[in-house]
Amino acid sequence: MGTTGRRVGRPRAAQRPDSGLAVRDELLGAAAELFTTLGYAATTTRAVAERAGLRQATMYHYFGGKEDLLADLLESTVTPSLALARGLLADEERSPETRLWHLCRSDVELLCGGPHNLGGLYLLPEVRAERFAGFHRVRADLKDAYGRLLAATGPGSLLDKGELAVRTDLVFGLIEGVILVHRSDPDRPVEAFAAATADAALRIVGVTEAGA
Amino acid sequence: MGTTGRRVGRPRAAQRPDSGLAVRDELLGAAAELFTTLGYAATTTRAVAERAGLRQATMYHYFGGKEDLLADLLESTVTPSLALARGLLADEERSPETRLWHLCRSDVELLCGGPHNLGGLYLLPEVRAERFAGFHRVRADLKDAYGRLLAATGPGSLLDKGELAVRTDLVFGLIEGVILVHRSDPDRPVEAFAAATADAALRIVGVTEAGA
DNA sequence: ATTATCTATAGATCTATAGATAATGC
DNA sequence: ATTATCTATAGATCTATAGATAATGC
Repeated sequence: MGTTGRRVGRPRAAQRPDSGLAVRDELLGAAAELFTTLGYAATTTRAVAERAGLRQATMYHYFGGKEDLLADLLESTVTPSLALARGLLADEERSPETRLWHLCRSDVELLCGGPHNLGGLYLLPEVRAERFAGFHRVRADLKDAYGRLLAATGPGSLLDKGELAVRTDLVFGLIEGVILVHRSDPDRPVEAFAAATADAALRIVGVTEAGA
Repeated sequence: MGTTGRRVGRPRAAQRPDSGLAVRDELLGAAAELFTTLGYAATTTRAVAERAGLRQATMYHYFGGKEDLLADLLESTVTPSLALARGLLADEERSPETRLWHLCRSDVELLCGGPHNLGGLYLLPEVRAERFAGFHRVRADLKDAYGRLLAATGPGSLLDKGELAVRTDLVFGLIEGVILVHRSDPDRPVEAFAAATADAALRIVGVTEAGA
């Protein structure tokens, strides 16, 4: 019957209602919001900590530094996409066209949905650093899944290797480009837009009649 | 018969061969390279100035600060695109399909060509700031030109207003998304990729046979 | 006299660490 | 005793300004 809020450790200087989230997750959420709006370099450790209700130095109890926050966020956004893609690759029931369509739609929903504009993390220039190789590996695997599904479609099976690679890049570019569209107009209803983007992806591949 | 290099003013501390460019343009070039690789916030005024062969404080003789550099660069990248789009809108000789194709191809070449990855400037989170309203206005005009050309195409003329807006966003998103593709693979030959992207844009619009 | 540059620096950060403190748990 | 937090701060920046300097121009 412990009254909530009775926790071990020195009490916080600025008390706030308990969100129920783990402190680590509150820090990640604060970082996501600040990184996507202000940028990574412009976000201070103080801003992250205080948005999470802590003093600056306390952040170091949970993360080694700013870089760890970004690495964590990046991997957590791309990993669910890859899991879905793997599931779809293994699904022999449905046509490659249908599966590719679903992958596109889900990824758009993932990139544009959610409380903060998570996709915006992909746009940060810092993301290219070697430090985030883990993210890049997962992203490359995801792109590979796109390529396999695309090659299995009707029009895809007619393309040579080079042309297939270009179309994969274009489809993948369309999906990631959606982040920029979303950034200019964050209030657009995501669901319909995700479906329209998936339709467009299939048209890029060369599928004439798109259907779920 | 003045020997080059004999200029008014105190000599530079670090002498370098004369590039022939105006100092202002050297500063802009240095800023473009650093902003696109390191990001805006992570680029110091010292780094910009020294890459241009000057000491930090001397930059303030040419620009009011970092923001002015970015504002200048942003407008200088989008203005030529808009000029081209206006020319194509007025060109009654060629079909809307052909003109849209050319616009897409040229924009991809503009975004991905050039010495530094100029398109990368669009990805910077700082770009959204009110300070860069000039850039946003020009960009909105450019997108409007895309929308008009798209509406004039065969498939475009069959779409209702909402559907037209979505396709415009998707085509525009594909073109800007190319920046991300280019960032992952900067060595790809731009010319062929630009043409392939323009083909893909027309497929998104619904044009079945793409031709220049 | 004018100009383009320099050196020096005040003031404002920001990160990361050291070490104190105020809870609970046993 | 353990834990989560705090306060304080050293050291390292970074920006923007003040004012000196070393050329050319007249």
